Amino acid sequence: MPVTLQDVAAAAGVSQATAARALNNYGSVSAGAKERVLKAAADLGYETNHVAQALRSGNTRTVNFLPGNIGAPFFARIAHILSGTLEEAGYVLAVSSSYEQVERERSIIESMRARMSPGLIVAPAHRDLHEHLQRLQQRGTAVVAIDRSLAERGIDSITVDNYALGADAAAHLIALGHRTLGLIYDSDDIGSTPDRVRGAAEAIRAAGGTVVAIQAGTDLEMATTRICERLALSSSEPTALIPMDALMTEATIAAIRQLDLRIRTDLSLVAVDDHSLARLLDPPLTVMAQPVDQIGEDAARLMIQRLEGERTDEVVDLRHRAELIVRGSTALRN
Amino acid sequence: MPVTLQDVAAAAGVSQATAARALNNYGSVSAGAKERVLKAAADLGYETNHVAQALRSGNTRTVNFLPGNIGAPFFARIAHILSGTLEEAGYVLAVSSSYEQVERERSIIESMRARMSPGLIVAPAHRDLHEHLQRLQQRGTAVVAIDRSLAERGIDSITVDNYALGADAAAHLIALGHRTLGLIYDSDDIGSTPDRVRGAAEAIRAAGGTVVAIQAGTDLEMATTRICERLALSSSEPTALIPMDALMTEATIAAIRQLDLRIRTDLSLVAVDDHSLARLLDPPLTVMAQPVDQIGEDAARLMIQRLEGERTDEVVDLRHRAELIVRGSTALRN
DNA sequence: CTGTTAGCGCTTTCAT
DNA sequence: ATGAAAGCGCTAACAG
Repeated sequence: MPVTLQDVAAAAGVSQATAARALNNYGSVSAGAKERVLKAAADLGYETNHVAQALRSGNTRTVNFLPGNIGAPFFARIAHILSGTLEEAGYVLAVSSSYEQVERERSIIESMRARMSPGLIVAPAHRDLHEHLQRLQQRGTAVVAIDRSLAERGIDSITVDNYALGADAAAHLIALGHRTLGLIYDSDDIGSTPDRVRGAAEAIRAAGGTVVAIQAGTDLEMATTRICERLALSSSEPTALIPMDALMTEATIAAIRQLDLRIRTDLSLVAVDDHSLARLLDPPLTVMAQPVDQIGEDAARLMIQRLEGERTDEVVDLRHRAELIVRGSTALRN
Repeated sequence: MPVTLQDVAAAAGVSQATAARALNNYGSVSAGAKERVLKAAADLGYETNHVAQALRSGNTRTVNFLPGNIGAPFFARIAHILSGTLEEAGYVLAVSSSYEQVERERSIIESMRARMSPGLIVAPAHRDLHEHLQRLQQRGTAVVAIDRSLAERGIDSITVDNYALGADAAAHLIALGHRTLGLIYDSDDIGSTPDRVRGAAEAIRAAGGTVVAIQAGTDLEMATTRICERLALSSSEPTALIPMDALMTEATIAAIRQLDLRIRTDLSLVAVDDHSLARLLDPPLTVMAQPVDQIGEDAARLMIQRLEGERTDEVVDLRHRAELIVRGSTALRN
């Protein structure tokens, strides 16, 4: 039913080969032939069949995006940028959530291979389990990691410098006179938080301050309870807090409220990740904002360059700096 | 280089046809042959080539999702559900943002056709310009609309009842004794807001109340300014406000703060769309929560049924009810 | 500059 | 139950 290249060629009175050359302008075609082909294609309403093209040429022009959860704001915004940039270059973006499970990551990668996807942009589910990603790359798929660097493993990576993020957050508080800082994180070995914690802790110690580490777990309610306990019991009470991700920020604010303390007056707070509502909290949150759009843009561009063979140099390891946005939740220590 | 069906067939000492039958269990294959084929496939590490399969069978098992902006929380969460549910059924989800522009919607639909995608889940960019969607459906692609119903145009739709949403929000406020309600929205003819505004307005009038319509525009700052003006000048001051989407909520809260008024005490507020931070605002926001996951789940299931031919009945028009979650931003009129 | 010829890897009649 | 053969629609050598 659909119009094929063959139909166009017949209508234009040329061979399929010539029609293909005219349509995709490569090789050489006489002006006359080209014109007739283009006209025939337009008249018949011809549309390239990308599937046939892909099978024959071995290139599906589809890039996969595999974050932990495509529904999370950080990854969703990246997906938006990725799809826009890739589309301009003629690629399509396919997405899945890995749920931070290596097993799912693996199975999705298999299905990618079956679908001949030439590129994968992934937020690796695990720091150490990445042989499947390396193997994928060795077999010829372009792989770009975001959020967690795998550059040491030979995989292009676009991340934010989480160590610096932690250090910068701490430095801000230290500059305000705080000396005992509470670092609030879910668990010891998940995602980007360990680096953030290390960065903050070292900055605090270097300034002669005291680190109060609060490992609160990954569940909102439990985390709130734990933070409450620690805040209430602590003999060396922190005067400032750094919750290391969005969930911890929620738990921390909830805890502060339960204890009837006030942000800024009783406790300074630097959160991670900006958010439209962060500005509307009372007081508005001082945050470390990750350059989300930048990461998406870079990842897409790098991917395109790798796929087009415009770039064949060593593995790229871009670390962006998070930006401190000072608003109202941090104040001089009183 | 990659292992093909041919290799497997050869290794198992059968024809390609038999190998295919064994691998995809259809037709009839003797137990012995089947076993040998399966073993050969496993030994050689055979993986189906979906592209070839798609070209030959005409089914790519790829569903496209085309929201206004995949980076927006509402759509991102839906994407997450969609990809999970579709994957279980062996489909892949491809996404793009239409930027609410019909033109982009059209061009993406073309590229879908070229890629032989059998299904589209779309948040229509426009209420009236939808012939391209109808045409797509007529040509055999399964189309499901979300967020805005196109059921009258013959396209399956899963939406929330925005009229009821507006009415329910207003009813809550009316029950609290409010009589003059401010309805805050960006513009007259964008997305789901007109229905919400109508629903709220009619509920208010039916209760003998007064509607203060505040059309604030689509830009956050400008909207804030306009809301400030209207709130300050209005001779018949509203005692409660309903901002009709997330952006309007932000603008409204900013405006209230600028005017040094207090939510709940001076003005009651019902926002649309729940949000983890809504609970952390002071006071926590009373909201109309849309059943996001439900919509995603329904859209995916319906799409699968249509694609598998398990459902061939009339056009589906599912309207979910948004849920009122009462928190602290609404109070009895004083 | 253009046509012919082979397939890409798979499914699907149609015989056997 | 199985095999042979014919493509799906396109690209890419290779001739001419």
